[in-house]
Amino acid sequence: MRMSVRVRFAPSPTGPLHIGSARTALFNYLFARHHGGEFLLRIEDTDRERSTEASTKGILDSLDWLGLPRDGQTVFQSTRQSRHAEVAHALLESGNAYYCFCTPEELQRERESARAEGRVWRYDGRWRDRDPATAPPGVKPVIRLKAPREGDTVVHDLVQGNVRVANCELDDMIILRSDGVPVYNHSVVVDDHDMAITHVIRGDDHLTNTFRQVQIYQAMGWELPRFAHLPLIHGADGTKLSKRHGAQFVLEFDEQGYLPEALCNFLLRLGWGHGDVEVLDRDESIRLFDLDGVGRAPGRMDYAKLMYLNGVYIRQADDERLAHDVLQRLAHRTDLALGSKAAERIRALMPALKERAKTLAELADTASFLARTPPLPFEPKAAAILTPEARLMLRDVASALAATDFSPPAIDAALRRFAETTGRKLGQVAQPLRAALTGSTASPGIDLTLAALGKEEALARLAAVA
RNA sequence: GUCCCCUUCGUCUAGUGGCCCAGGACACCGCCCUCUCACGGCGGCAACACGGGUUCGAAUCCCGUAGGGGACGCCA
Repeated sequence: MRMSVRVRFAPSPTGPLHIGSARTALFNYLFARHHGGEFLLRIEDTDRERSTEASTKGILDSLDWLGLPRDGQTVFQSTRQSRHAEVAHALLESGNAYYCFCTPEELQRERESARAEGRVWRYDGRWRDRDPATAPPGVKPVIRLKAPREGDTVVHDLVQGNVRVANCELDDMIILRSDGVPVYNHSVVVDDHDMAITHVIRGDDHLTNTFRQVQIYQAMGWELPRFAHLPLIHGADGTKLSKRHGAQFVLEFDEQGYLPEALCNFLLRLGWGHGDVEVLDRDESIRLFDLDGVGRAPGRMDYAKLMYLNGVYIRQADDERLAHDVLQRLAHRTDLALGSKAAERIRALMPALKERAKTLAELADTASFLARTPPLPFEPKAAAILTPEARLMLRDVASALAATDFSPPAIDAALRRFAETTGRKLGQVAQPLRAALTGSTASPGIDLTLAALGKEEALARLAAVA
Protein backbone atom coordinates (compact mmCIF):
# COMPACT_ATOMS: atom_id res chain seq x y z
CA MET A 1 0.00 0.00 0.00
CA ARG A 2 1.31 3.44 -0.84
CA MET A 3 1.05 6.00 1.85
CA SER A 4 -0.43 9.24 0.66
CA VAL A 5 1.76 12.30 0.73
CA ARG A 6 1.76 14.50 3.82
CA VAL A 7 4.08 17.49 4.01
CA ARG A 8 4.47 20.39 6.34
CA PHE A 9 5.78 23.92 6.29
CA ALA A 10 7.45 24.69 9.61
CA PRO A 11 8.49 28.31 10.07
CA SER A 12 9.58 29.82 13.35
CA PRO A 13 7.62 32.94 14.22
CA THR A 14 10.54 35.24 14.82
CA GLY A 15 9.89 37.80 12.10
CA PRO A 16 8.09 38.45 8.82
CA LEU A 17 7.87 35.61 6.31
CA HIS A 18 10.99 35.67 4.19
CA ILE A 19 10.91 35.14 0.45
CA GLY A 20 13.03 32.01 0.82
CA SER A 21 10.60 30.54 3.31
CA ALA A 22 7.77 31.48 0.99
CA ARG A 23 9.35 29.40 -1.72
CA THR A 24 9.75 26.47 0.67
CA ALA A 25 6.06 26.78 1.51
CA LEU A 26 5.13 26.98 -2.17
CA PHE A 27 7.14 23.88 -3.07
CA ASN A 28 5.59 21.95 -0.20
CA TYR A 29 2.14 23.05 -1.26
CA LEU A 30 2.66 22.21 -4.94
CA PHE A 31 4.16 18.86 -4.08
CA ALA A 32 1.22 17.97 -1.86
CA ARG A 33 -1.35 19.03 -4.42
CA HIS A 34 0.46 17.34 -7.27
CA HIS A 35 0.36 14.06 -5.39
CA GLY A 36 -3.10 14.54 -3.99
CA GLY A 37 -1.68 14.79 -0.48
CA GLU A 38 -1.91 17.16 2.45
CA PHE A 39 -0.10 20.37 3.28
CA LEU A 40 0.19 21.12 6.99
CA LEU A 41 1.49 24.08 8.94
CA ARG A 42 3.53 23.81 12.10
CA ILE A 43 4.67 26.90 13.96
CA GLU A 44 8.03 26.24 15.59
CA ASP A 45 7.67 28.54 18.54
CA THR A 46 9.86 26.78 21.06
CA ASP A 47 12.15 29.77 21.36
CA ARG A 48 9.98 31.75 23.74
CA GLU A 49 12.37 34.66 23.73
CA ARG A 50 12.15 35.40 20.05
CA SER A 51 8.75 34.04 19.06
CA THR A 52 5.92 36.54 18.84
CA GLU A 53 2.24 36.31 18.09
CA ALA A 54 2.58 39.15 15.63
CA SER A 55 5.04 37.06 13.64
CA THR A 56 2.68 34.11 13.65
CA LYS A 57 -0.06 36.32 12.31
CA GLY A 58 2.32 37.72 9.71
CA ILE A 59 3.14 34.22 8.53
CA LEU A 60 -0.52 33.29 8.27
CA ASP A 61 -1.32 36.51 6.41
CA SER A 62 1.58 35.93 4.05
CA LEU A 63 0.49 32.38 3.26
CA ASP A 64 -3.04 33.57 2.66
CA TRP A 65 -1.83 36.32 0.39
CA LEU A 66 0.25 33.82 -1.58
CA GLY A 67 -2.79 31.60 -1.85
CA LEU A 68 -1.43 28.58 0.01
CA PRO A 69 -4.27 27.14 2.07
CA ARG A 70 -3.34 24.63 4.75
CA ASP A 71 -4.94 21.32 5.51
CA GLY A 72 -5.89 20.48 9.06
CA GLN A 73 -5.14 22.38 12.21
CA THR A 74 -2.00 24.42 12.66
CA VAL A 75 0.32 22.72 15.12
CA PHE A 76 2.12 24.91 17.64
CA GLN A 77 5.31 23.19 18.62
CA SER A 78 5.37 24.79 22.06
CA THR A 79 2.25 22.85 23.01
CA ARG A 80 4.02 19.58 22.42
CA GLN A 81 6.96 19.94 24.75
CA SER A 82 5.81 17.28 27.18
CA ARG A 83 5.61 14.83 24.30
CA HIS A 84 9.13 15.77 23.22
CA ALA A 85 10.37 15.25 26.76
CA GLU A 86 8.57 11.93 26.90
CA VAL A 87 10.45 10.72 23.84
CA ALA A 88 13.72 11.96 25.29
CA HIS A 89 13.07 9.89 28.41
CA ALA A 90 12.09 6.90 26.34
CA LEU A 91 15.48 7.17 24.66
CA LEU A 92 17.06 7.37 28.09
CA GLU A 93 15.32 4.20 29.17
CA SER A 94 16.19 2.26 26.05
CA GLY A 95 19.84 3.14 26.60
CA ASN A 96 20.00 5.41 23.54
CA ALA A 97 20.46 8.56 25.55
CA TYR A 98 22.11 9.60 28.79
CA TYR A 99 22.39 12.43 31.30
CA CYS A 100 25.25 14.79 30.84
CA PHE A 101 26.28 17.01 33.77
CA CYS A 102 28.58 19.36 31.95
CA THR A 103 27.71 23.01 32.50
CA PRO A 104 27.24 25.41 29.59
CA GLU A 105 30.17 27.43 30.90
CA GLU A 106 32.42 24.41 30.93
CA LEU A 107 31.54 23.55 27.34
CA GLN A 108 31.83 27.14 26.22
CA ARG A 109 35.34 27.33 27.66
CA GLU A 110 36.42 24.21 25.83
CA ARG A 111 34.95 25.43 22.58
CA GLU A 112 36.78 28.70 22.82
CA SER A 113 40.15 27.30 23.65
CA ALA A 114 39.80 24.73 20.89
CA ARG A 115 39.01 27.46 18.45
CA ALA A 116 41.92 29.56 19.63
CA GLU A 117 44.26 26.65 18.97
CA GLY A 118 42.66 25.96 15.62
CA ARG A 119 41.38 22.58 16.72
CA VAL A 120 37.88 21.28 15.98
CA TRP A 121 35.89 20.71 19.08
CA ARG A 122 33.28 18.05 19.62
CA TYR A 123 31.67 16.93 22.81
CA ASP A 124 33.66 13.85 23.78
CA GLY A 125 30.85 11.86 25.38
CA ARG A 126 32.44 11.93 28.81
CA TRP A 127 29.11 11.19 30.52
CA ARG A 128 28.16 8.45 28.09
CA ASP A 129 28.97 5.61 30.41
CA ARG A 130 29.55 7.43 33.64
CA ASP A 131 27.41 6.75 36.68
CA PRO A 132 25.04 9.68 37.31
CA ALA A 133 25.70 9.07 41.00
CA THR A 134 29.13 10.63 40.47
CA ALA A 135 27.55 13.85 39.25
CA PRO A 136 28.63 17.13 40.81
CA PRO A 137 26.01 18.45 43.21
CA GLY A 138 23.67 21.18 42.06
CA VAL A 139 24.14 20.66 38.33
CA LYS A 140 20.97 20.03 36.39
CA PRO A 141 21.79 17.64 33.59
CA VAL A 142 20.85 17.70 29.93
CA ILE A 143 19.90 14.57 28.05
CA ARG A 144 22.14 13.69 25.15
CA LEU A 145 21.62 11.19 22.40
CA LYS A 146 24.00 8.25 22.49
CA ALA A 147 24.93 8.47 18.84
CA PRO A 148 26.71 5.69 16.97
CA ARG A 149 30.46 6.17 16.79
CA GLU A 150 31.28 3.80 13.97
CA GLY A 151 30.10 3.81 10.40
CA ASP A 152 28.28 6.50 8.46
CA THR A 153 24.95 8.21 8.57
CA VAL A 154 23.41 8.62 5.13
CA VAL A 155 20.63 10.90 3.98
CA HIS A 156 18.92 9.89 0.77
CA ASP A 157 17.90 13.31 -0.35
CA LEU A 158 15.43 13.69 -3.18
CA VAL A 159 17.16 16.85 -4.36
CA GLN A 160 20.75 16.54 -3.23
CA GLY A 161 21.20 12.82 -3.77
CA ASN A 162 22.85 10.53 -1.26
CA VAL A 163 24.76 12.54 1.27
CA ARG A 164 26.97 10.73 3.71
CA VAL A 165 28.89 11.73 6.79
CA ALA A 166 31.12 9.64 9.04
CA ASN A 167 29.60 9.20 12.48
CA CYS A 168 32.88 10.14 14.12
CA GLU A 169 32.25 13.66 12.79
CA LEU A 170 29.07 13.92 14.84
CA ASP A 171 29.02 14.26 18.60
CA ASP A 172 26.28 13.32 21.03
CA MET A 173 23.73 16.05 20.59
CA ILE A 174 21.66 17.50 23.38
CA ILE A 175 18.00 16.57 22.96
CA LEU A 176 16.61 17.92 26.22
CA ARG A 177 17.96 21.02 27.90
CA SER A 178 18.69 21.18 31.60
CA ASP A 179 15.47 23.10 32.12
CA GLY A 180 13.54 20.30 30.48
CA VAL A 181 12.87 22.17 27.25
CA PRO A 182 13.50 20.08 24.14
CA VAL A 183 15.97 21.16 21.53
CA TYR A 184 14.89 21.99 17.97
CA ASN A 185 16.53 19.04 16.26
CA HIS A 186 14.73 16.72 18.61
CA SER A 187 11.32 18.41 18.49
CA VAL A 188 11.32 18.38 14.73
CA VAL A 189 11.82 14.64 14.60
CA VAL A 190 9.12 13.89 17.15
CA ASP A 191 6.64 16.22 15.49
CA ASP A 192 7.32 15.01 11.98
CA HIS A 193 6.89 11.46 13.16
CA ASP A 194 3.73 12.12 15.16
CA MET A 195 2.24 14.15 12.33
CA ALA A 196 2.96 11.25 9.96
CA ILE A 197 4.92 13.48 7.63
CA THR A 198 6.03 11.53 4.56
CA HIS A 199 8.25 14.15 2.92
CA VAL A 200 10.32 16.75 4.70
CA ILE A 201 10.88 19.55 2.18
CA ARG A 202 12.89 22.42 3.61
CA GLY A 203 15.79 24.77 3.03
CA ASP A 204 19.28 23.54 2.33
CA ASP A 205 20.50 25.08 5.57
CA HIS A 206 18.95 22.11 7.34
CA LEU A 207 20.83 19.46 5.43
CA THR A 208 23.55 18.99 8.01
CA ASN A 209 20.98 18.93 10.79
CA THR A 210 19.42 16.01 9.03
CA PHE A 211 22.21 13.64 9.98
CA ARG A 212 21.53 14.14 13.65
CA GLN A 213 17.83 13.93 13.11
CA VAL A 214 18.24 10.65 11.27
CA GLN A 215 20.09 9.31 14.30
CA ILE A 216 17.07 10.03 16.46
CA TYR A 217 14.73 8.26 14.06
CA GLN A 218 17.05 5.30 14.12
CA ALA A 219 17.33 5.28 17.90
CA MET A 220 13.56 5.33 18.22
CA GLY A 221 13.16 2.71 15.51
CA TRP A 222 10.94 5.06 13.56
CA GLU A 223 10.50 4.98 9.84
CA LEU A 224 12.33 7.81 8.08
CA PRO A 225 10.45 10.33 5.99
CA ARG A 226 11.87 11.20 2.59
CA PHE A 227 13.98 14.34 2.68
CA ALA A 228 14.30 17.06 0.07
CA HIS A 229 16.57 20.05 0.73
CA LEU A 230 15.97 23.06 -1.45
CA PRO A 231 18.82 25.38 -2.36
CA LEU A 232 18.65 28.81 -0.80
CA ILE A 233 17.87 32.13 -2.46
CA HIS A 234 20.64 34.69 -2.58
CA GLY A 235 20.76 38.34 -3.51
CA ALA A 236 21.74 39.50 -6.99
CA ASP A 237 25.41 39.44 -6.00
CA GLY A 238 25.28 35.85 -4.78
CA THR A 239 25.52 36.60 -1.10
CA LYS A 240 22.89 36.05 1.53
CA LEU A 241 19.72 37.94 0.71
CA SER A 242 19.45 41.04 2.84
CA LYS A 243 17.79 44.37 3.02
CA ARG A 244 20.13 46.14 0.66
CA HIS A 245 19.17 43.74 -2.14
CA GLY A 246 15.57 44.96 -2.15
CA ALA A 247 12.34 43.49 -0.86
CA GLN A 248 12.81 40.22 0.99
CA PHE A 249 9.62 39.72 2.95
CA VAL A 250 6.41 38.51 1.34
CA LEU A 251 4.27 41.39 2.49
CA GLU A 252 6.78 43.90 1.16
CA PHE A 253 6.09 42.56 -2.30
CA ASP A 254 2.39 43.12 -1.69
CA GLU A 255 3.05 46.72 -0.68
CA GLN A 256 5.20 47.32 -3.72
CA GLY A 257 2.43 46.18 -5.98
CA TYR A 258 3.33 42.65 -6.95
CA LEU A 259 0.59 40.14 -7.58
CA PRO A 260 0.80 36.92 -5.57
CA GLU A 261 0.48 34.84 -8.71
CA ALA A 262 3.47 36.65 -10.21
CA LEU A 263 5.57 36.12 -7.10
CA CYS A 264 4.63 32.43 -6.97
CA ASN A 265 5.46 31.97 -10.64
CA PHE A 266 8.79 33.69 -10.12
CA LEU A 267 9.62 31.68 -7.02
CA LEU A 268 8.70 28.44 -8.73
CA ARG A 269 10.96 29.10 -11.67
CA LEU A 270 13.81 30.06 -9.37
CA GLY A 271 15.40 26.70 -8.79
CA TRP A 272 12.91 24.60 -10.66
CA GLY A 273 12.50 24.04 -14.35
CA HIS A 274 10.38 22.00 -16.67
CA GLY A 275 11.57 22.29 -20.24
CA ASP A 276 10.97 25.76 -21.59
CA VAL A 277 7.86 26.69 -19.63
CA GLU A 278 8.17 30.10 -18.04
CA VAL A 279 4.66 31.30 -17.31
CA LEU A 280 2.54 28.87 -15.30
CA ASP A 281 -0.63 29.54 -13.42
CA ARG A 282 -1.48 27.65 -10.28
CA ASP A 283 -3.20 24.71 -11.96
CA GLU A 284 -0.36 24.26 -14.39
CA SER A 285 2.17 24.52 -11.56
CA ILE A 286 0.42 21.77 -9.64
CA ARG A 287 0.21 19.61 -12.72
CA LEU A 288 3.89 19.91 -13.61
CA PHE A 289 5.65 20.30 -10.28
CA ASP A 290 7.72 17.54 -8.84
CA LEU A 291 10.94 17.29 -6.88
CA ASP A 292 12.97 15.92 -9.77
CA GLY A 293 12.78 19.29 -11.47
CA VAL A 294 14.42 21.07 -8.54
CA GLY A 295 17.99 22.22 -9.14
CA ARG A 296 20.79 21.89 -6.63
CA ALA A 297 22.52 25.24 -6.87
CA PRO A 298 21.36 28.31 -4.97
CA GLY A 299 19.44 30.85 -7.03
CA ARG A 300 19.78 34.59 -7.17
CA MET A 301 16.96 37.01 -6.75
CA ASP A 302 16.21 38.74 -10.08
CA TYR A 303 13.83 41.63 -9.52
CA ALA A 304 13.71 42.49 -13.23
CA LYS A 305 12.34 39.09 -14.09
CA LEU A 306 9.83 39.28 -11.26
CA MET A 307 8.68 42.60 -12.64
CA TYR A 308 8.29 41.18 -16.12
CA LEU A 309 6.14 38.36 -14.78
CA ASN A 310 4.14 40.83 -12.76
CA GLY A 311 3.37 42.71 -15.97
CA VAL A 312 2.21 39.47 -17.56
CA TYR A 313 -0.15 38.76 -14.67
CA ILE A 314 -1.43 42.30 -14.44
CA ARG A 315 -2.41 42.17 -18.09
CA GLN A 316 -4.27 38.93 -17.44
CA ALA A 317 -5.90 40.14 -14.25
CA ASP A 318 -9.56 40.97 -13.89
CA ASP A 319 -10.27 44.68 -14.42
CA GLU A 320 -12.55 44.97 -11.43
CA ARG A 321 -9.95 43.47 -9.15
CA LEU A 322 -7.30 45.86 -10.43
CA ALA A 323 -9.57 48.88 -10.15
CA HIS A 324 -10.39 47.93 -6.59
CA ASP A 325 -6.72 47.69 -5.69
CA VAL A 326 -5.86 50.96 -7.44
CA LEU A 327 -8.63 52.78 -5.59
CA GLN A 328 -7.25 51.47 -2.31
CA ARG A 329 -3.74 52.53 -3.15
CA LEU A 330 -5.00 55.99 -4.11
CA ALA A 331 -7.30 56.38 -1.10
CA HIS A 332 -4.74 58.10 1.10
CA ARG A 333 -3.74 60.68 -1.52
CA THR A 334 -4.83 64.14 -0.51
CA ASP A 335 -4.18 65.69 -3.91
CA LEU A 336 -6.91 63.68 -5.59
CA ALA A 337 -10.69 63.85 -5.74
CA LEU A 338 -11.65 60.23 -5.36
CA GLY A 339 -15.37 60.29 -5.95
CA SER A 340 -17.61 57.87 -7.77
CA LYS A 341 -16.88 59.62 -11.04
CA ALA A 342 -13.17 59.06 -10.65
CA ALA A 343 -13.80 55.43 -9.78
CA GLU A 344 -15.91 55.08 -12.89
CA ARG A 345 -13.23 56.58 -15.08
CA ILE A 346 -10.58 54.30 -13.61
CA ARG A 347 -12.76 51.29 -14.27
CA ALA A 348 -13.42 52.45 -17.81
CA LEU A 349 -9.77 52.92 -18.67
CA MET A 350 -8.46 49.85 -16.82
CA PRO A 351 -8.24 47.56 -19.88
CA ALA A 352 -5.88 50.05 -21.49
CA LEU A 353 -4.09 51.08 -18.30
CA LYS A 354 -3.15 47.55 -17.31
CA GLU A 355 -1.40 47.00 -20.62
CA ARG A 356 1.34 49.35 -19.55
CA ALA A 357 1.91 48.76 -15.86
CA LYS A 358 4.51 46.51 -14.29
CA THR A 359 3.30 46.86 -10.72
CA LEU A 360 0.08 47.85 -9.02
CA ALA A 361 1.86 50.85 -7.56
CA GLU A 362 2.72 51.99 -11.07
CA LEU A 363 -0.81 51.22 -12.21
CA ALA A 364 -2.23 53.42 -9.47
CA ASP A 365 0.17 56.14 -10.36
CA THR A 366 -0.73 56.15 -14.05
CA ALA A 367 -4.43 56.08 -13.20
CA SER A 368 -4.23 59.00 -10.81
CA PHE A 369 -4.76 61.68 -13.46
CA LEU A 370 -8.31 60.44 -13.78
CA ALA A 371 -9.02 61.50 -10.21
CA ARG A 372 -7.82 65.07 -10.51
CA THR A 373 -9.68 68.30 -10.92
CA PRO A 374 -8.33 71.01 -13.20
CA PRO A 375 -5.99 72.78 -13.19
CA LEU A 376 -3.70 69.77 -13.47
CA PRO A 377 -0.09 69.64 -12.39
CA PHE A 378 2.06 69.29 -15.51
CA GLU A 379 5.21 67.30 -15.88
CA PRO A 380 7.97 69.44 -17.41
CA LYS A 381 7.77 67.61 -20.72
CA ALA A 382 4.01 68.03 -20.86
CA ALA A 383 4.26 71.73 -20.02
CA ALA A 384 6.76 72.16 -22.84
CA ILE A 385 4.31 70.71 -25.33
CA LEU A 386 1.61 73.17 -24.36
CA THR A 387 2.95 76.12 -26.29
CA PRO A 388 0.69 79.12 -27.02
CA GLU A 389 0.15 77.74 -30.53
CA ALA A 390 -0.78 74.34 -29.16
CA ARG A 391 -3.24 75.87 -26.72
CA LEU A 392 -4.80 77.80 -29.54
CA MET A 393 -5.16 74.64 -31.58
CA LEU A 394 -6.71 72.85 -28.62
CA ARG A 395 -9.65 75.30 -28.74
CA ASP A 396 -10.51 74.14 -32.23
CA VAL A 397 -9.93 70.52 -31.28
CA ALA A 398 -12.30 70.99 -28.36
CA SER A 399 -15.10 72.22 -30.56
CA ALA A 400 -14.52 69.40 -33.02
CA LEU A 401 -14.71 66.95 -30.15
CA ALA A 402 -17.78 68.59 -28.67
CA ALA A 403 -19.70 67.67 -31.77
CA THR A 404 -19.14 63.90 -31.25
CA ASP A 405 -20.89 61.41 -28.99
CA PHE A 406 -17.52 60.83 -27.27
CA SER A 407 -17.29 57.18 -28.10
CA PRO A 408 -13.71 56.10 -28.88
CA PRO A 409 -14.39 55.48 -32.60
CA ALA A 410 -16.13 58.84 -32.99
CA ILE A 411 -13.30 60.58 -31.17
CA ASP A 412 -10.71 58.85 -33.29
CA ALA A 413 -12.53 59.80 -36.49
CA ALA A 414 -12.95 63.41 -35.42
CA LEU A 415 -9.29 63.73 -34.48
CA ARG A 416 -8.08 62.24 -37.73
CA ARG A 417 -10.39 64.50 -39.69
CA PHE A 418 -9.17 67.51 -37.77
CA ALA A 419 -5.55 66.61 -38.37
CA GLU A 420 -6.14 66.07 -42.04
CA THR A 421 -8.08 69.26 -42.66
CA THR A 422 -5.56 71.37 -40.76
CA GLY A 423 -2.59 69.70 -42.43
CA ARG A 424 -1.15 68.12 -39.32
CA LYS A 425 -0.01 64.67 -38.37
CA LEU A 426 -2.15 62.89 -35.86
CA GLY A 427 0.67 63.00 -33.33
CA GLN A 428 0.76 66.79 -33.53
CA VAL A 429 -2.80 66.82 -32.36
CA ALA A 430 -2.71 63.92 -29.95
CA GLN A 431 0.33 64.90 -27.92
CA PRO A 432 -0.86 68.39 -26.91
CA LEU A 433 -4.23 66.84 -26.12
CA ARG A 434 -2.62 64.20 -23.96
CA ALA A 435 -0.57 66.79 -22.13
CA ALA A 436 -3.61 68.95 -21.44
CA LEU A 437 -5.75 66.01 -20.38
CA THR A 438 -3.30 64.01 -18.30
CA GLY A 439 -0.48 66.38 -17.38
CA SER A 440 1.85 63.76 -18.79
CA THR A 441 3.33 62.70 -22.12
CA ALA A 442 2.35 59.06 -21.77
CA SER A 443 -1.09 57.55 -21.47
CA PRO A 444 -3.33 55.02 -23.14
CA GLY A 445 -4.62 55.82 -26.62
CA ILE A 446 -5.93 59.36 -26.81
CA ASP A 447 -9.38 58.22 -27.94
CA LEU A 448 -9.70 55.87 -24.96
CA THR A 449 -8.35 58.48 -22.59
CA LEU A 450 -10.84 61.08 -23.78
CA ALA A 451 -13.74 58.66 -23.63
CA ALA A 452 -12.83 57.56 -20.10
CA LEU A 453 -12.78 61.15 -18.89
CA GLY A 454 -16.14 61.82 -20.45
CA LYS A 455 -17.17 64.80 -22.49
CA GLU A 456 -17.80 67.19 -19.64
CA GLU A 457 -14.52 66.58 -17.80
CA ALA A 458 -12.44 66.40 -20.96
CA LEU A 459 -13.75 69.71 -22.27
CA ALA A 460 -13.26 71.30 -18.85
CA ARG A 461 -9.62 70.23 -18.85
CA LEU A 462 -9.14 71.61 -22.34
CA ALA A 463 -10.81 74.87 -21.37
CA ALA A 464 -8.44 75.14 -18.44
CA VAL A 465 -5.41 75.35 -20.73
CA ALA A 466 -6.88 77.10 -23.75
C1' G B 1 39.52 25.69 10.92
C1' U B 2 36.39 20.98 10.25
C1' C B 3 32.36 18.66 7.71
C1' C B 4 28.64 18.86 3.81
C1' C B 5 26.84 20.79 -0.77
C1' C B 6 27.08 23.54 -5.36
C1' U B 7 29.42 25.39 -10.41
C1' U B 8 25.87 25.95 -18.58
C1' C B 9 24.99 33.24 -21.40
C1' G B 10 24.83 39.18 -16.48
C1' U B 11 20.32 36.25 -14.11
C1' C B 12 16.78 31.83 -14.09
C1' U B 13 17.21 27.56 -16.79
C1' A B 14 16.98 23.29 -21.21
C1' G B 15 20.43 19.58 -21.74
C1' U B 16 21.13 12.52 -18.39
C1' G B 17 27.70 10.27 -24.27
C1' G B 18 26.63 11.62 -30.65
C1' C B 19 20.27 15.42 -32.32
C1' C B 20 24.70 21.01 -29.07
C1' C B 21 30.65 25.15 -32.88
C1' A B 22 24.74 24.43 -26.76
C1' G B 23 18.02 25.81 -26.89
C1' G B 24 14.35 29.08 -24.12
C1' A B 25 13.12 33.23 -20.78
C1' C B 26 14.43 37.96 -18.25
C1' A B 27 17.81 42.01 -18.84
C1' C B 28 20.52 44.78 -22.67
C1' C B 29 21.08 46.65 -28.00
C1' G B 30 18.90 47.38 -33.00
C1' C B 31 14.63 47.33 -36.43
C1' C B 32 9.21 46.99 -37.30
C1' C B 33 4.19 48.30 -35.51
C1' U B 34 2.53 53.30 -33.72
C1' C B 35 -1.00 59.55 -31.54
C1' U B 36 2.72 58.93 -26.61
C1' C B 37 3.90 54.99 -23.34
C1' A B 38 3.41 50.04 -23.12
C1' C B 39 2.12 45.38 -25.60
C1' G B 40 3.47 42.55 -29.77
C1' G B 41 6.76 40.91 -33.97
C1' C B 42 11.72 40.30 -36.05
C1' G B 43 17.00 40.31 -35.30
C1' G B 44 21.57 40.84 -32.27
C1' C B 45 25.07 40.37 -28.03
C1' A B 46 26.13 36.54 -24.58
C1' A B 47 27.69 30.49 -21.24
C1' C B 48 29.36 24.51 -20.64
C1' A B 49 34.72 27.65 -13.88
C1' C B 50 39.84 25.53 -14.77
C1' G B 51 43.21 21.22 -15.46
C1' G B 52 43.76 16.17 -16.20
C1' G B 53 41.71 11.51 -17.53
C1' U B 54 37.84 7.55 -19.65
C1' U B 55 35.77 7.12 -24.77
C1' C B 56 35.73 6.60 -31.80
C1' G B 57 33.05 10.77 -29.49
C1' A B 58 31.90 14.62 -23.15
C1' A B 59 28.25 20.26 -21.15
C1' U B 60 26.91 15.20 -20.01
C1' C B 61 31.20 9.85 -16.69
C1' C B 62 35.86 9.85 -13.21
C1' C B 63 39.88 12.53 -10.51
C1' G B 64 42.05 16.98 -8.98
C1' U B 65 42.18 22.55 -8.54
C1' A B 66 39.76 27.09 -7.96
C1' G B 67 35.50 29.85 -6.62
C1' G B 68 30.74 30.10 -4.07
C1' G B 69 27.27 28.54 -0.34
C1' G B 70 25.68 25.99 4.10
C1' A B 71 26.39 23.70 8.90
C1' C B 72 29.34 23.38 13.12
C1' G B 73 24.75 26.57 20.22
C1' C B 74 21.48 24.04 26.57
C1' C B 75 18.95 29.21 18.45
C1' A B 76 15.36 27.64 15.08
